[in-house]
Amino acid sequence: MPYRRTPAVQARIDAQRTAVVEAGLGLLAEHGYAGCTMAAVAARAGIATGSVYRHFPSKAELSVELFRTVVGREVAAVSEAAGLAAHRTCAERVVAVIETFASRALKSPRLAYALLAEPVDPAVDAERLVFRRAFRDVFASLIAAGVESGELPPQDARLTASALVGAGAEALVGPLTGPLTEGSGAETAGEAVGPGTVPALVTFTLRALGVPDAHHA
Amino acid sequence: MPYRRTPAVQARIDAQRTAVVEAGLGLLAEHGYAGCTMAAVAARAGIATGSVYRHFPSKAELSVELFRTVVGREVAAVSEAAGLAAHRTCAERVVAVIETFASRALKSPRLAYALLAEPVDPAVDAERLVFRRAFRDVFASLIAAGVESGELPPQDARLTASALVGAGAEALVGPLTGPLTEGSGAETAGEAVGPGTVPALVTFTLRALGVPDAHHA
DNA sequence: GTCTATACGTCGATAGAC
DNA sequence: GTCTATCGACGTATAGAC
Repeated sequence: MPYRRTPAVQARIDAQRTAVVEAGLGLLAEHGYAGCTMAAVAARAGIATGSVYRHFPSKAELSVELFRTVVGREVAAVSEAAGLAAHRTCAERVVAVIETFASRALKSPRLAYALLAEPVDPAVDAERLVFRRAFRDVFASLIAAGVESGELPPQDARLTASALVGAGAEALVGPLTGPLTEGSGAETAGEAVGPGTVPALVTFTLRALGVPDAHHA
Repeated sequence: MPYRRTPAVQARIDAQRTAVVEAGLGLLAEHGYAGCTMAAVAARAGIATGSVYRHFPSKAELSVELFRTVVGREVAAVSEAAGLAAHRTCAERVVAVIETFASRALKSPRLAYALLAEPVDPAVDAERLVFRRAFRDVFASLIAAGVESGELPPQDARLTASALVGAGAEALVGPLTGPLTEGSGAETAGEAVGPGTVPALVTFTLRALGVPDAHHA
């Protein structure tokens, strides 16, 4: 008779895995990947260090899972923002995406820096490339629609989209790297970090898109 | 009498170190960091694998040295381009930098991808951040001058500069990742990869800067 | 699940400089 | 004779194939 995992045991294992991920997410938000040592994650999850390897074969895989989880939330938030602005112009939908992305990043600076630029592991780097392509495609379809309708001047939608993704990410890294004051309460005060960053980025975006009246400074 | 390294021996050691770096640069340009295994570098340099560790304590340190060497060349090329355009408008100087950077990247796609985006090692990632800040500062001073003189509309020069750095890098990653055809001869044919990429990027840049007449498409 | 291949980093041995 | 630079094979870890 082979060993069979009972539902109760399986549930406990699943709960433990969830606890590991939750612990990792918490540490990631507070101290970035630098704080996500296997020992720290295990301690916060209330298990032994070695037990983490029951769920993830390596630190790199855990890092990737945390990355995908958090960035998945951001994709959802951004998609929702684009959806809510569906009745507006293409440029305004792009702006809605940028504003949502940037303001959320600035509210969680340490987390945003970890996702955008913190040197971590080649596996996470590879995942960054994947998600950047995804964001690019979102922008590209919006821009292509704008060009199609004549709202935006003719342009290579993919290239503009790529450039906007890179611009948004890089523009945020600056304000994010300066104040790595983790307990500054910026997460709850809203917009305490880099005042004026979002409007400036919006202006940049509108101009780059070639919107005729870019008077949003 | 303690052992003293004679000049002849020292010269031989220095030459060997140079050979290692040269071998690494060649492999980097042909196959990216993926081709820069310690064994391959040693073989091309004509020494034993273990001897590489006489000059570099780890692969990461060698990777960083290669990165700094190549990017240093790019910084020099870009600086020269900015200098040659010193008599022109600020926007044109920014464009000169972008054009130089982008066209050089497109002529050596594999190398450019390795420097810009290839997942490698956290140490190289950290170096990327350093050099991006350097490029940002170059743009920032040009833009600040343009705003000062009234050539460009009022804006946060640092933020625009960061955004342009990110935009340029990200816009190139796309065209670079597709054709990783290394022996395609694109290095000598000039501009065989991503036709139209540079003009499109220039248009994007001019619009983003807020140049009044951005009719350069 | 096993087995092979690849690659980093180390080590004892050797040849040669001092 | 002593110390050192170099070699190349080995240990270990990991990823992929079968």
